[in-house]
Amino acid sequence: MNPSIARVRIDVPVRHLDRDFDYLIPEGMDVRVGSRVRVRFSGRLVDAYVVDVATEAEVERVSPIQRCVGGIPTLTPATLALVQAVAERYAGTFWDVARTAVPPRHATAERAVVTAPASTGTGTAPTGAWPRYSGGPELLTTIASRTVTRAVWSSAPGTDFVNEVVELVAANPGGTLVLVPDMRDVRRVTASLAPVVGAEALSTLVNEMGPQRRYREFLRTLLGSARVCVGNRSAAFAPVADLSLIILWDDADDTYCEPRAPYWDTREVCALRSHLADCSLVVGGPARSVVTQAWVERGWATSIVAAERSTLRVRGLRPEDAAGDEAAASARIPRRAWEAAKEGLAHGPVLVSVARRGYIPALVCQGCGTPVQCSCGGPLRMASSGAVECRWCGSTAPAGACRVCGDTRIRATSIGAERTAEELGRAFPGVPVTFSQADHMVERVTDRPAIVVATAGAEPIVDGGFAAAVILDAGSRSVRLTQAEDAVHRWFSVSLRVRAEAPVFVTAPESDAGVQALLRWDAPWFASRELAERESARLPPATRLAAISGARADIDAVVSAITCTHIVLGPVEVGDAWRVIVIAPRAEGTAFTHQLRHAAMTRSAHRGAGAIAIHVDPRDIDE
DNA sequence: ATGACCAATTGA
DNA sequence: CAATTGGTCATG
Repeated sequence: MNPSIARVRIDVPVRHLDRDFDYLIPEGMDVRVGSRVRVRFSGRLVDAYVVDVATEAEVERVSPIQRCVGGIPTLTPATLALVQAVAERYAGTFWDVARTAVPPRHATAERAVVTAPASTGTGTAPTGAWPRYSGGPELLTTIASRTVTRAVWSSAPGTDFVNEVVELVAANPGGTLVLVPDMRDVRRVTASLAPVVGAEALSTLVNEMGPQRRYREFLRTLLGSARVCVGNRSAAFAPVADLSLIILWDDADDTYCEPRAPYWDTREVCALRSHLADCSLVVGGPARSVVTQAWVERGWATSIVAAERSTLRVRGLRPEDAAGDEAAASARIPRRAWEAAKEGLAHGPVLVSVARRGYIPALVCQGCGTPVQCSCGGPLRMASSGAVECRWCGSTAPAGACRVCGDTRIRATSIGAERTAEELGRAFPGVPVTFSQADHMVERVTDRPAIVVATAGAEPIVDGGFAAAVILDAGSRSVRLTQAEDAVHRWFSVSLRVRAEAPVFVTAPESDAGVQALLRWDAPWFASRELAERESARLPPATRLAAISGARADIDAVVSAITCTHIVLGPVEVGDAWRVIVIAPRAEGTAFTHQLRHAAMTRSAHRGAGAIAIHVDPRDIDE
């Protein structure tokens, strides 16, 4: 007998209705798991997805499905499982995840795609990128044999990730998903892949697309006419047919964090998907993120690094540099940095990397300039009264001696990147100065001498590479959870854009572990040290952390329902709401997020309960 | 959320 | 005693 009951999830903005409801499938209506439907719920018409079918309803009275939207079930069983896993992992709702996993239907696009013939196209496979890595050729063999593997790679000096990606895609016999941070990378990867796999076999899924094009590309992916999908953040859910490999480039990039609830992270979505779909996952980056290093150290992924040494002439601040150079000790540019820039300008463009625009307020140690932290690991703020307070736990008597130099004095400072860069530009009259930043990115520059000032992640590309790089604000640390990791990530990203044997000047002490990592071109070593620090500070990825904000009564109700091992920091007042941070051991992570989700559902059913926001494992705890 | 429903509260 | 308000409950 045909199933006549559909179990659906409805799109309503209340947490406690995030459960199955049974509806009758009317005679002749083609409704399957994954179908998008319209149902009457509590008197009104709402959107829903069919998540299961059955022959018998769980309740006596079931109302019929009103309408089936579109001819094709768009939420495939694999994506459905992923959506549910992500909702569970981030203590979020099914629909908050499903909304980004499946783009809105577009009838015109549907008609065009369903009638178009499928195509196959294969060109010649390129070679040469992976032999530069130890374990590289073996990775290609593993991928080619369709053996499931998880690997993380740190770029070899002077390489362009596009080549590594193209070779992996060419080697993979099944469907491939390629995720990159931004549109520029999507264009570059697509342009290089088109001659290899054929333009017809490629689909592009990016957030910035219009509804029609986006739905068309989604359907081409779903129906298997495109066997390779290239996209950014939310393409992590793309229903690639016969998926056997996910490639994630530059997982440390912040654009991989979904800005809307439940604030999932593409890197984590990929890990879940690789597990659920039993497909390979290869994550690459200029350096090594602490999270992927944790994967390696846990034995879940293998580490792939450069087989060769870097020939870059990396130079940091040395104690002797300060002598006779007052600028080195202040916020201005040290003499050695000018020299590196000058040397580079004789041969080509010079990349000047700045942390970010504007001025960043921070509290630092008076002795050595290291940002001060609370004993709980949180950032400190100075109130207008001059009192120092922790932004995480609210403690007003934090700090103690600086963990670097032992000094107990604190000073407030601000970091001005832009002015320093302009100063550098003025110092070389007649040399053109270009600015590149995230919202106004310069994609490519010529190889003529120029000063190119770029913020993190917005470094332009030059054929042949930059003739030198100067990394400013390297010593300045933000209050971010991942500050040290971010800084080193920027140094490696910049260094990747520089020609062999060219000078790279970093405005951080050469004794600094990050500079040592850059000198030795050993990002995993640095990530491993950072991971050890996170472990002792009980921070992710060593633990599972949830930042919960809302009204105090709502927060209290949710936090008091947690029964697994946990610690609570706060609450602290953030704007007109309150926030607590709850940390649980990683081993109890599943129970922790499950309890959080359950508690939030229960609370939401109460009269007078307000909305609460739950951020699980945020990359940063914002103000 | 939103409407249904029951109960305690208030007004003529 | 009816109208009003406030809280609980279910929504298929």
